[in-house]
Amino acid sequence: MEIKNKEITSRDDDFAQWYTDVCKKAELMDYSDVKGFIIYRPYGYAIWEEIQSYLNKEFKKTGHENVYLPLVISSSQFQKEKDHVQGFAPETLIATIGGGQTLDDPLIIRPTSEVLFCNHYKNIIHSYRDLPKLYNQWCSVVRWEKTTRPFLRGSEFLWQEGHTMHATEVEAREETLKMLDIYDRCGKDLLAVPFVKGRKTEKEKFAGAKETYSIEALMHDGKALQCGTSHYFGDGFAKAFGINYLDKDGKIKTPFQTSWGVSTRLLGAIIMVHGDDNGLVLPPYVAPIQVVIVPIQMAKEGVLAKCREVYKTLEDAGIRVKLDDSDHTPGWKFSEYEVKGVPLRLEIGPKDIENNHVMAVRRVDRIKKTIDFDKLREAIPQELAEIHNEMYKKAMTNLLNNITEVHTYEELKNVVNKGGYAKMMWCGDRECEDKIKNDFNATSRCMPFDQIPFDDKCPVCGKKAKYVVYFAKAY
RNA sequence: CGGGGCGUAGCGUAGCUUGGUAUCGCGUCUGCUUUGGGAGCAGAAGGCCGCUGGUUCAAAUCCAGUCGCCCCGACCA
Repeated sequence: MEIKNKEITSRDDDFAQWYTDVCKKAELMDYSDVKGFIIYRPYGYAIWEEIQSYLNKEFKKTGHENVYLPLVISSSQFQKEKDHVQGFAPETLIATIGGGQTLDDPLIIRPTSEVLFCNHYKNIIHSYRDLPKLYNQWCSVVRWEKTTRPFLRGSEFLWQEGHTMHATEVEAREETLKMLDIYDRCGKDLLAVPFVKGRKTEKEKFAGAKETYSIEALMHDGKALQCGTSHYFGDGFAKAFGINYLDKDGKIKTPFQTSWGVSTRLLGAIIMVHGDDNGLVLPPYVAPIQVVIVPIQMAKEGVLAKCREVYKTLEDAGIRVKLDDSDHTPGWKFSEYEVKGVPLRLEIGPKDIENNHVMAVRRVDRIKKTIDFDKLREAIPQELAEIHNEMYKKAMTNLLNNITEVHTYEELKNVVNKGGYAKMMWCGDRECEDKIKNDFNATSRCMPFDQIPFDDKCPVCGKKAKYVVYFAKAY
């Protein structure tokens, strides 16, 4: 029996509308009265809080400290690093009036905080003893985007940005890759989202960075989504901002810098990787509600009492559980929690109580099974683990099935137009990237760490190929 | 910035061509019956028809302007 939610547009009919429907119907967000600035509703914000909680643990384990820097940058400071300014200036929001007076030095609402961190680091780094500095901040940033979509591209979005300073280049490079790896693991262990990872091309790297690395996911419609980045800055910013320290050998030196971030865009990835025509499908470890208990024939003697007992058992086992004892009908609740993507639903009615078990239904595939009451404490965490693995496997299969090696320009065209990653040998020239962008609206996503050549010429220009690179249409 | 679409009750909408008491569904409230896939019946409340101006005896409807949102492009960390 196929049960289909009629309030959500089918993914195959209109993927963009499906996405918007899910964002709204699952109560993740709402639009505000200013374009591009969304309201993160409690259910959506709770997912972000789970991500924060996971990452904060990882950041702290690796020696990072959380800080908070100001919302605004003076425009004179903002001008200091040339590439950086050129990259961000077109999309800054600038405050020009304060207290009714025109400001002499207008204030830029941070689009990212490199400048603020550099100015601060200049003040607090003087000696080799002050290094490394491993700071992270959770905040929102503003970038004046022309096209906006919930979670994927907003004028304001929430993120974390790590900014670190190191005595040596080697240490800074290690940091860059270490943080990329943490993001990769976050995808695997928390979000059940697999990535391709690697280094960005010159064209696609961050404004002011020496090297940018990224993790890239594949959405259900075949488009790529950049989910996190980690940048190695070298000493460029440090020199521009005059950050230096006195080393053990008595010489004045310039430190090496990194920055790295993930944003609420990850919510978009979760939605578009796992969601289906009945709504959101949340991976268990990031789900604000992991298990929902739906009582059947609530008015019947003993039903609610049993539900509460099960609730208590699961709560004690550390599971995020909700008992919905509202007076909606069970059918309504089934739909509601499916739209919201709750990984596991437990149905408890008179028949179950008689048989001493609950009926458990998985969101991801609607597979039903009964679980004895006295086995719940062990069985539910195990079930959640299985769901997580199942979802990761499914997403991984989809990713691998949609990476295609291409040898000719025609093949490249077919792959990126169909959706998915075209794995290609590339000469390294900017012109070839521009041509692909111009012809197919696809961009280079990243160059994987495993550079195993499979052809010797670039399919765009025919010149000698130097790099393995992924191309795809991207959000 | 270009193309398209849309602003009517908390939400979703009909009505607009051809001006004349504002339609329907969901939700909300009350009561009873229900409850294993978005319950049924009966009753009730709820409207500056985005905003401003114009035409008219009369505007949700026609005209002009304006504000905003969504989608698709272009642009873009």
